[in-house]
Amino acid sequence: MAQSDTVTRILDTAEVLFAERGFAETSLRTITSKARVNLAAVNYHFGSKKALIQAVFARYLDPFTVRFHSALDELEARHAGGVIPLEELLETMARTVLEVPAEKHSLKVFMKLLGLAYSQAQGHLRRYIQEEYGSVFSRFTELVRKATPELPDAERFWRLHFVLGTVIFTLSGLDALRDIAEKDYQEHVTVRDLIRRLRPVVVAAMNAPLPPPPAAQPAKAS
Amino acid sequence: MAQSDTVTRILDTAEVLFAERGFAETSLRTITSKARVNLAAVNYHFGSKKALIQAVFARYLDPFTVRFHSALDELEARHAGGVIPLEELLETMARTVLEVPAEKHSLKVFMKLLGLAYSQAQGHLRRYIQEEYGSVFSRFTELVRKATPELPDAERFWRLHFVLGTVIFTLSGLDALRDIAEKDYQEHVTVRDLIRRLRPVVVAAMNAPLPPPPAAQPAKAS
DNA sequence: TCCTGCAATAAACATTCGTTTGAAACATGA
DNA sequence: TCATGTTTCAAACGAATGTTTATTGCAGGA
Repeated sequence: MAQSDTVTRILDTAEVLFAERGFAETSLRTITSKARVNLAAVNYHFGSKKALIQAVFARYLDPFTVRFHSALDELEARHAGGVIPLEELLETMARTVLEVPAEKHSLKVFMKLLGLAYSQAQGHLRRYIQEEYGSVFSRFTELVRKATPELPDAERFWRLHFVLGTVIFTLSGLDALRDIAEKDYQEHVTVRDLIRRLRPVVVAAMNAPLPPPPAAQPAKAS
Repeated sequence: MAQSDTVTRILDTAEVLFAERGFAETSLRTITSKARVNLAAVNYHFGSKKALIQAVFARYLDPFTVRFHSALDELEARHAGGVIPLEELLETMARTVLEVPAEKHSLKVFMKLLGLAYSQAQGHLRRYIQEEYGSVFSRFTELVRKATPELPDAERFWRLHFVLGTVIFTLSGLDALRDIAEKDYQEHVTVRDLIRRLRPVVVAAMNAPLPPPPAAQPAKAS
């Protein structure tokens, strides 16, 4: 099984280096030399550097979507026809996110990659993730809609992204933040600690009172 | 005033391109040709690409810190000795953030740059910002501490970063999110709209109930 | 045993990058 | 007007990048 070995060694090395330095800052030569494979192996097995980046994400997101879909199936069955409470939806998503990388990879790396996917230019990545995994996200947001009928659609849309920002930002910058927290508060924080801290904050954010309607602006074409 | 013209033209062009594509993905040739200045001008006026990146940030952050310090001065004077309510602190920060770029530059660009500063590798940038502007942030967090005495220090630390994540993530990805929101909800959202929406969410997040204490874990060295 | 197809390898390719150089153009003050 | 210091400019440098090529090694089936 020589092929599979080379492929996974490339993926294992690439995901760590990407998470540490970003995509543009990580050269194929750095990856291949650290993985102890030939430079041309990346282009041979994946086609291009872009395709390698997407493959790194697919290795996380494919099992995630499978598990998340079935977790939502089970949740819907349990509440047969009824509304699933917001807390359970968030809980299920958190559990799935924790489960998937735990098997083999690092949750920290996964979160770091997600953060990069959003902030780095890499237009092709955003497009790829949107097209490939947009549907599972749509299913989730539809369930959230049913769980929060009092929220206007636009307001829920923005709040979901506020929360997404909190999670991705915090978990993807975990290392740097942990260093500060450890120095100042002498406590070693794990990802699970953070999720425990995130839960009440996220719930409170989603349930916050509605903002006042926008002040009447001077009419202006836009 | 030929020099100053070249310098500002480089800065104006660089900040837009950096915000659009990231630092590593923007070459000096792209910047200088778009700014219609000679390629060598960057190294002549700034010394290096790294220094140019820092200069782009300094042009935003220098006036910001000046204004923020004096806004906090005024706030402290008004509450002479007493505690400044959390809402006022957040309000003051938001107002200052809105004020500074409004004069000349784009708030959107500034937020995008902040998001990049956090996520892109660019260790030198994080270090530079920390060393150069860490003190004003410390002053702010100290006031937040007085405003939220019921929060354990560590909890407040994390919640502040949760909120920071929300703001930076949302505002730095504003363009992409706005496109979706506009398509789905037929509403054109401005930065000010977003801040109006952010306020109750942020306040609710900071005032959320405390998380349960960590479950007793099996003893494990770590 | 020979053949076919896949995988690994070293080498080279063509760009692109940040930076440096040395001369030209320019402005300023004596 | 001349001398001086600063800014602009075209050109080149050396290093690093992603990708391609041609060759070699090696497996399993006819």
